[in-house]
Parts: sequence; C-alpha cells; structure tokens
Amino acid sequence: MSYADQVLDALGDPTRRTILKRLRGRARSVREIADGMSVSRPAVSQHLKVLRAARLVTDRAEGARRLYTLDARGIEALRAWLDGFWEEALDAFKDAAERETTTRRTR
Amino acid sequence: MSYADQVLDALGDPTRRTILKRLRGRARSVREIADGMSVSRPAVSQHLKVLRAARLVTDRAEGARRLYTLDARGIEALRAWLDGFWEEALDAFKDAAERETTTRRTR
DNA sequence: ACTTACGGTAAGTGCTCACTTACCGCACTA
DNA sequence: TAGTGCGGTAAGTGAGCACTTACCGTAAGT
Repeated sequence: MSYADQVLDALGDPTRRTILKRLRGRARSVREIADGMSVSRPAVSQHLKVLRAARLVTDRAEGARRLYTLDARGIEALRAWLDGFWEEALDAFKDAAERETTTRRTR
Repeated sequence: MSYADQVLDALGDPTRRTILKRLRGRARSVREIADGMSVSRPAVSQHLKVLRAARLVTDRAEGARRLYTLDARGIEALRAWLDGFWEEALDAFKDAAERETTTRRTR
C-alpha cells in the first residue's frame, strides 16, 4: 500500500473532509475545529491523527494549544496519483489501439 | 453531500482502487476483473455499482457479458475538487495575510 | 501551589459496510 | 429446449472503525 492510498483512505471519511474544509485559510486549534461540528473533541483529535499521518495537516504547539494547518504535501501527492493514474490509463489505451491497428494490417 | 464527496467515498476503498487499476487500458468483464483478485465475483459486482454511481466507470452490454471501462467524468470531478479546494485555501490564506498587514499598519 | 483550559489517549460500544453464499434471470450454443 | 456461462441481487455475517466517556499530563494564569 503506497502513500497515495493512505491519502485516499484519509479523504474517504466525510468528517475528515469537513475538518480539512475548516482549516482552509487559517490555522485552528482542536477546540476551534470541533466547535460547531457534530462530533466530540476527542473524535476530532483522532481524525487529526489520521490526517497528520497522511500529511494532509501539520501541527505546531502554541502554548497549551496546538494549531493545525493544511499541509500541501498530501494534496500534491493526491494530484500526482491522479495524473499518474490517468496517464497510465491513456497510455495503455493507446497501446491497445495500436495493437488493434497492427492486427488489422496483418490480417 | 456533493458529487465530489461521492467520488472520494468511492475511492476510499482499497478494493475499489484495485478494480480501477485493473481497468486501465482495456475494458474488462466482471469475471476478468474478479479473476486474480482476493474477493469473490459478487463482491466485485457490488463495488462496480458504487464506482458506476460515482461515474468512475461505465458499462456496456456485450452479449451475455458486461464490459466495464474507466469513466473520465469521475476523475475530472476529483481534479476539479482538488483544484477548487486548494485555490480556496490559498485565497483565504492570502486574505488572512492581507488583513494581518492592515492590522499592523493601523496599529 | 491551586486552578483552569487544552488536547492526546485508553477503553468500550455500536453501526456501517465489505464480504460471503445462494439464487435468480438472461444471452448464446448444441 | 436443454445446457452453459454470465452477472446482478437478496440475505446474512463479521470486522473494522467512527464514535463516546473517562482520565491523564501539560502549559499558563492567579
């Protein structure tokens, strides 16, 4: 299982996606993120752990608080996966088309 | 829940991702997809249903068989979500920075 | 030192969901 | 029209995982 899989697994949860949305723009503490959400603060903490492991967020200590920010690395990894996947698909498709043409010629 | 969420939920499962990988290049029947995988054919069928709903695959009948192909719409939707998300994040970040500068000026 | 706010983690629970087997209808062939 | 292969779906099961509450250590304020 590659790193891209880890990112996609992390993005596979709706709650984690809303957390990410709430981090657009400014860094937020865990409580700031949890306030206004339908789940408890520990739940958010656990999700943040997954997001951090997938490098979708980073955290830094600020006194007793802990500020979370979006991490570009996860997003870039996803884009790379996307591009790579699609490129491979097109390549394989093109190869198949060429093989098809060759078959017709030698028929 | 938007369409992009549907795509991300669909991509959140490892088995569904391997199905997509197996569809790169050429169309395959359900049995072709299932052969060589660690799950049963009905399991693959159920996953294909989710992937079709997310417009990540399309299917067409070919006699008694049913051929599945990658669908670009799901991939493009994901890319659009990615770009939109990141752009919004950067915009909000820039706004915050500008507000910060203004605060400093008026201090 | 006492208090208060923060947030990570342990422990337990419930539900979603990815799987299985069984069964069905359908398309083609002999 | 009997037989074969295909694949969708119903029904049931098991496990993972997203939650909860409870507890703990830490940092700053009074």
